[in-house]
Amino acid sequence: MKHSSEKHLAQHGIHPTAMRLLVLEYLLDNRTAASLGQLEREFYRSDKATLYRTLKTFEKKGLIHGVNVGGTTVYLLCRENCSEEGHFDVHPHFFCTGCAKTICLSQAKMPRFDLPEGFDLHEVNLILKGRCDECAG
Amino acid sequence: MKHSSEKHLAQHGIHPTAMRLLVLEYLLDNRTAASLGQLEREFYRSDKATLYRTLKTFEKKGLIHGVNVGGTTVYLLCRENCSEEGHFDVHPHFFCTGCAKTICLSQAKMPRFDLPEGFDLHEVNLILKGRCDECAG
DNA sequence: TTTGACGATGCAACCCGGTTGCAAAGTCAA
DNA sequence: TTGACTTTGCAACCGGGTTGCATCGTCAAA
Ligand SMILES: [Mn+2]
Ligand SMILES: [Mn+2]
Ligand SMILES: [Zn+2]
Ligand SMILES: [Zn+2]
Repeated sequence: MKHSSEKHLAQHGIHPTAMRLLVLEYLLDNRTAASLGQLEREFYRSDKATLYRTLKTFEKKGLIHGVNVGGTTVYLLCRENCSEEGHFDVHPHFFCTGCAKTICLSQAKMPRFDLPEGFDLHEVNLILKGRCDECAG
Repeated sequence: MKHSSEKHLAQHGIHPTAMRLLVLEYLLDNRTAASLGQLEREFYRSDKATLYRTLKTFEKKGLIHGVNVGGTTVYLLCRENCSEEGHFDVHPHFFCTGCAKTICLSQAKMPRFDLPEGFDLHEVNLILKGRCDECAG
């Protein structure tokens, strides 16, 4: 359904090129996080730099957000009204050590934190690691 | 106070070499996290691989624990009875984007998390980012 | 229709943190 | 003194990420 992903890009002010549509549709289909490396493997005829810039563009425009999972960054579709102005879908992420998939825990509440006096909090990075329902048991 | 750091190493079953004592004392003095890169700069006449193995040995023996802060790993002294058996001083860490220092938030309680049914939690990684009291204001 | 500006792409090279193989040097006890 | 075992130094490597630069495609002004 190319038309809907074109709209998706347009809504975030991203010019819809072939590559961008492919990457977006890949993210939409898989419903799981993707790293630059995964995209390289998936779109092996494309170039690493192009994929890299595609991700960076998507992220800047508020279409996806990156999560650093022990060394590599994976990217997930934003769930709220993220835009160039900023990302507002702050939530924990779960990384399965079995299948290496990362999923958003959108429903989980981000806990409050008490910092020492004078400290200024800008960002919270919360990664839970373990095994997903398919890999556990 | 070389004698006390020698004991410190001995308590964790680590043979006290010159390099190990230097690294441990550096960690004790600075009371802040150190990355491999920082150690390389501090002990520029030593070798990267040696420092790397020193950190790995310390970590395995429960003397320090590593925290991944956006791409690089920093190491901090353990606060509890960590040993080869495992690390038990699980707590959030604060990374200051001003001075790039990482500190343990030992006093902060690790929050509980509700995972979806069937998920198995092994590890929680919680990094707060912002500005410390010296860099804020 | 031609031209030129501008953004997107491909390619190659680079950076940097981390990691490993291997040989040399050190330690220590038989 | 010898030999086993550990620690160190050096060099090379790895993988993820990033950038400079030339080329290509698109589109609108001339
Ligand atoms: Mn977002
Ligand atoms: Mn510990
Ligand atoms: Zn899994
Ligand atoms: Zn600071």
